[in-house]
Amino acid sequence: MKLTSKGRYAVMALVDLARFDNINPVSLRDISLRQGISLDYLEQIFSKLKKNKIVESIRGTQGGYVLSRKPNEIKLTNIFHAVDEKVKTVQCKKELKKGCNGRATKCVTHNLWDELETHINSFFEKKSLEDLLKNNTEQRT
Amino acid sequence: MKLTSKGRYAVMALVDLARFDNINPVSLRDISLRQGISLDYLEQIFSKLKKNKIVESIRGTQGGYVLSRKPNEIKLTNIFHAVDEKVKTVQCKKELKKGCNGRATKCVTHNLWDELETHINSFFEKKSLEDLLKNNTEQRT
DNA sequence: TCTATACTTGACCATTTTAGTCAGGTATGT
DNA sequence: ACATACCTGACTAAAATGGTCAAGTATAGA
Ligand code: FES
Ligand code: FES
Repeated sequence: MKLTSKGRYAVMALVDLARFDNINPVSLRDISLRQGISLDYLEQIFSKLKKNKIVESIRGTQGGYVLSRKPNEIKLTNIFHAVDEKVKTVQCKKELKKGCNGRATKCVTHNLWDELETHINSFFEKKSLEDLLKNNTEQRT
Repeated sequence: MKLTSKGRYAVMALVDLARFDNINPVSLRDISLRQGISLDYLEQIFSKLKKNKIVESIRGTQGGYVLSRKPNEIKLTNIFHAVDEKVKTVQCKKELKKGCNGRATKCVTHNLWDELETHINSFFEKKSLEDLLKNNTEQRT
């Protein structure tokens, strides 16, 4: 079970954005430099964040991105959903009512993985960008 | 974040084993048929489980595998550790005191992922094979 | 108006990981 | 002896990952 860097970078970038967008929009170039993330890769990520109304873009010189909601209204769930970082613990397709390998019944561990998925997602539903900002401020003092 | 089938199969197989090893050892062939998992793949998995003292093997005709501890003494953590199904949320190497991309400092989200890792692992530390057996019995009645 | 900045889009790709298969072997109960 | 079943290591097709690259478009400021 590992977190992909797309999800990790998305959150890193948004924390950075949230810290610096008080007055002016923040360019991906700045985020790229501060966080050490490839600019091209960031562009892919922000394209998705924009489609999912997490951020808004301002084009042209002095342009950049701005959060489209307040930090406390942006949960990790929203971010992960936007960049397709999904938690997948079961093997079976839920919509088909089949088990793991196309079998008729659910496998013996199906419920366990379902519980696990819920357990992990509850973490993402609790944490908001604001929580991360606080946390980061505390560290610096 | 997804669970690999190696981890999933290991748990499936051990639940199966726990249910049927009351008297005789259980052959991988039987597990393979009951759970629909490739026999060759199971052999790889059980080789690791054996090295980590989760199961013991009995060779020859009528042979098979047996749990080496009681079901309530085998946690998911033990199983996952045995088959190298590890939870990895941070990008940086913990032993090196460097950040995400070889940088000097930890990235802004490092603590978050650490928390997440702990959160997930706590699930695996709580659940034992015995819990899964109970759960499964309840379902059948 | 020209130009630099910065967002936008889509194709492309090397590497790594996953989820196995295959081909042999060895031990042992009957 | 022989069938069963564990044991070992090499191998591999396919998918996912973690990006890069190229070619735009929009806009602020000189
Ligand atoms: S995970 Fe759903 S049936 Fe196996
Ligand atoms: S995850 Fe540890 S520094 Fe980024």
